[in-house]
Amino acid sequence: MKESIQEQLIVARRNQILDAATKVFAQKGFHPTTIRDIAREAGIADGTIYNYFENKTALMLGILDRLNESDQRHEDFAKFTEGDFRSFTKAYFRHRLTALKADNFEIFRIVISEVLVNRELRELYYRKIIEPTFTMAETYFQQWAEQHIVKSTNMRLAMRAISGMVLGLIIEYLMGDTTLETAWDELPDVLTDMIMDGLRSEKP
Amino acid sequence: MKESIQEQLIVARRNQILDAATKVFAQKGFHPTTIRDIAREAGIADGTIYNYFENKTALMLGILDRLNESDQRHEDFAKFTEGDFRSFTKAYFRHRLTALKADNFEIFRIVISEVLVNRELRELYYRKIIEPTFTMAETYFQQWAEQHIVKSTNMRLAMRAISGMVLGLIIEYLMGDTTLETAWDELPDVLTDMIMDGLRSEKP
Amino acid sequence: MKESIQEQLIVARRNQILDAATKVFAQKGFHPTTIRDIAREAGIADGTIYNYFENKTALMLGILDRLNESDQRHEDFAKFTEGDFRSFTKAYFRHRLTALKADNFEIFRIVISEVLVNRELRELYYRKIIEPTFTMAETYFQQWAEQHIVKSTNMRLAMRAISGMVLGLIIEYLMGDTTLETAWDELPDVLTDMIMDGLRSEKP
Amino acid sequence: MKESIQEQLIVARRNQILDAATKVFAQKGFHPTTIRDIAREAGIADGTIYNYFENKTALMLGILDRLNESDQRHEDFAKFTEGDFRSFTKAYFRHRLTALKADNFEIFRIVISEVLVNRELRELYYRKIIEPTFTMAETYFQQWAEQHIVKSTNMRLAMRAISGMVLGLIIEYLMGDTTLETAWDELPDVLTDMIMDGLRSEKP
DNA sequence: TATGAATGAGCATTCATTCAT
DNA sequence: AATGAATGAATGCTCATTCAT
Repeated sequence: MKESIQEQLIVARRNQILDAATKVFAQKGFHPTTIRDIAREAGIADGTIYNYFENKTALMLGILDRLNESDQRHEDFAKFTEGDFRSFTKAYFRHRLTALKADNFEIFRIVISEVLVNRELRELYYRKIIEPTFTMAETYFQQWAEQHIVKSTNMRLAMRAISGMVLGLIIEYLMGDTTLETAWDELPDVLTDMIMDGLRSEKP
Repeated sequence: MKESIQEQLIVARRNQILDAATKVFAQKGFHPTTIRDIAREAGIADGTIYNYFENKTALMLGILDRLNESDQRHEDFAKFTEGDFRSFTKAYFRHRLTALKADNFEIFRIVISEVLVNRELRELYYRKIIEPTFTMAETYFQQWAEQHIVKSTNMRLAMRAISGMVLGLIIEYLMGDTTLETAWDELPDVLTDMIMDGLRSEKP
Repeated sequence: MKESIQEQLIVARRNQILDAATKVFAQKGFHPTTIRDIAREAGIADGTIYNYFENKTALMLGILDRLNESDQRHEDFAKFTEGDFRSFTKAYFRHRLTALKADNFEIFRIVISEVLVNRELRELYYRKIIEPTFTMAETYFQQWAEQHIVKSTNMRLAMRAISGMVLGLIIEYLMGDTTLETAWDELPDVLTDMIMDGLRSEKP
Repeated sequence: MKESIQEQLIVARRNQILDAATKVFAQKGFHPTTIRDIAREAGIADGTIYNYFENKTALMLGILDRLNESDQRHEDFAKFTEGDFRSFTKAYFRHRLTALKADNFEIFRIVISEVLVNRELRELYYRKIIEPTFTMAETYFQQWAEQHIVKSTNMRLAMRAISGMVLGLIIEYLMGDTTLETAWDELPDVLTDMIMDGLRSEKP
């Protein structure tokens, strides 16, 4: 049991540090944040951080891991599937677009920025977050295609386009687009319609 | 006219420096690149750079400006409109997705990463690149909606979704997605079909 | 007697630590070695070391002490005196030059380096190792001088020259001199001849 | 010409830095000295040092080089050879033992300490200082041996023993031996006699 | 007595920027 | 205008040492 307590302490301390890092990174960005900033925010000594993380980059890895975990927790694709294709799609967009809304937007900005530019983070991000999502989604789409619910277009590209759309919208939001800021909550409906039936008017 | 020559020299020197900066940033990233790296690549002294650019960030601003200019040059929306809505859409995707393909991908990675995180760059990027695109596109869409060529959904969001999709796909590519790398050239067709008619099977 | 057992335990633990320190210092040097390195090598916790040694320097002091003790143990000058002056001299060189040869060379390198530079160590080294040697040797030389076995030159300087010669040869060896490495075992004879009769040819 | 001035400035600045480094190293030792200490002593900024030396170790290399150069300048073996073997030997000892005496003793302590422990320095020291000395000396000894001036013992070992003796005496001095401190100036005579004719009494 | 997590002072090195020439 | 030597603030990281458990 003692070992379990040890481990719990370690997990708790790691989270304490990651909480602090997330907060400060979100405020100041990755590069402008110093280890000292994080230590102060966490109320511990600089050196202590290095008992739990190898270096500054490892803090980003840790944050990514937690984003991923919380994602996995919420991301119960199964629950989407209860309804039809349309409800599924809408639920997906709602989930994706609102999950970050809360307070994750700013840290997401930092994460994306750093992930783009750091190979190690990039590979982790792709392997742990992007790839699993695609793999899971492929199963569903495959099945729907077989049931003639969706067109049998190039599914793998379509999936990537849809998830890319969400990512791109988030980035446009982060760029300061006020239209998106105002109408963010309408997105699930608009996107769902667009993805389901296209933009072309049926009776031109 | 001497002033004109002076100005030409200045422009030439600025471009020389921006060429060097673009090349080195694309190779090493923004933060890891030193002013000395750029000066060496340009074959000039460190200090000379500061005669043409206020600081390191101004180099990114300059690069952004040039990306924008070259964009404007190629981006002759008019030429898209010659055909119908479908050809327009496909042409748009082809233009957007292949423009960067050549050798701009790596610098685009750096630009996006830095833009996300630097308010000054972000505002410039939004004002000079994103916003004008939206404004211009809005005109066209408005017109098509009136002609009942496209559905009169929330156009402003739809536009953002489409351009976001392109941005997101580029980022997914930059993250190392091999599927996209392989099938990049199929995207214009797939995306066009999806955007025009949606994914839902007409006869389920 | 319980105290005696206590003391034995303490001595045992101190030796365990000094063994580890000697090994790691010999491998990595004094400064590059961390307390953690030594603790790991000894199979104990970092903090435990501080129950037995005041600080890192005290470990060097401890190593010096043990070198000295083992020296004293082997260094039975009496046994040299059984023979004549020549055999004594040769035995001295052999003892001095081979004592370290085994595996002490590397730790000797570290010890000398640190002793040169650390006053506390230096004084201990001088007081416990160098000075006693000189004092003892002086007795013998004095006696041989009186017996007209050796010339009555400045004995105290001559003694220092001879022991300095040994020290200097060891350092030259440690510097990487391959000649010495190859012919190390010939040294006792060569040195003895030189010290006894000089280099000058008798019949030029 | 301008280039020559440039080079002179560089050499001057290097020497300014090495002077400062020598002084501070001699006072505080290598490890306890910070780059800032040296910069302050030299009256320049920390960063300037790195325009002239790659790192802290390079400063020691530079000091070694200068010691070597000044050695080469003074060390005119030829001048020794004018007299007979005895005068040569005595001159050698005098040169070796007094060259350092002035103010080089303390820096020599630091240099030896660091050289013992740093492979890069060690190899440089051996290659540039020790080896050339041995090579040069060998020539002379060879010649004297052929002229039956010196015994044809193992010259290479004898040479190493003699130079080792000098080195060892310096170290014993640096260890704080008061006898040596007092009688240092007598050493050339005592050592010469000992090396020429040995210690054994001729008429026991 | 043993532990090892926590501490935080300390330091080499980098690099954007300046400015005398 | 061009140079590039000089600057010095800034920071990630180490590690000897402490001390609560």
